[in-house]
Amino acid sequence: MSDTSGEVRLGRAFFERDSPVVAPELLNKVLVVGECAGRIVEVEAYRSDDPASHTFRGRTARNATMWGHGGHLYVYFTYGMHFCANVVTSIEGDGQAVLLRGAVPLRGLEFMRRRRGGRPDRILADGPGKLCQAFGLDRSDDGTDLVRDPAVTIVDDGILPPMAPIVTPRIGIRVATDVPWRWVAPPA
DNA sequence: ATTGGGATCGTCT
DNA sequence: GACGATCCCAATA
Repeated sequence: MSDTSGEVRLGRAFFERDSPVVAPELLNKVLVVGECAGRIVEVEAYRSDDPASHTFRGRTARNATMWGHGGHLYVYFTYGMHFCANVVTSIEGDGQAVLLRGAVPLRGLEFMRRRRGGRPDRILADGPGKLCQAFGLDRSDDGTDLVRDPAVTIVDDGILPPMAPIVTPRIGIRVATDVPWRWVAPPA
């Protein structure tokens, strides 16, 4: 599956692995939502044996998508005002996902700027809540199939994941803070 | 450059 | 009824 721009959509098999394996592989891939596209530069892994994960305490209406099959988008609402987007990995019933924490805008900058209130380009999508606001993602996008839906997908444009990603503990959690499951692409 | 507080509501206890 | 896988602005240095 390719198009004239040389971008190749990620197939199902890409997502059918454990989240700490998929997460660093997602760095430098391109998130595409309608007219907007951005290079993924920051991610975190979560899974059900992990106290910081939404799936740690079992299945609920909110986290149902995260319990599903890899390659779908899990979008949740938090802090009364933010959405966060995750890529579900592994297989049905496993409860694993990769949180998309940051992207560098590539296309559709006009849409992103408008949704982000005209803030400077460098802070359009440099955080999980900001990323969702910039790309216009909300709960209505929860469950989207990234492999089959052309409007919301992830593509490989030939840029490899960073050879030496920055690895750190995850951000904004209060438990399992010792696990180094956050990956960041070094600044260009 | 860094820090601290307020906003705001769906979800689970 | 409490609290978040957060963000933004104001204040300080």
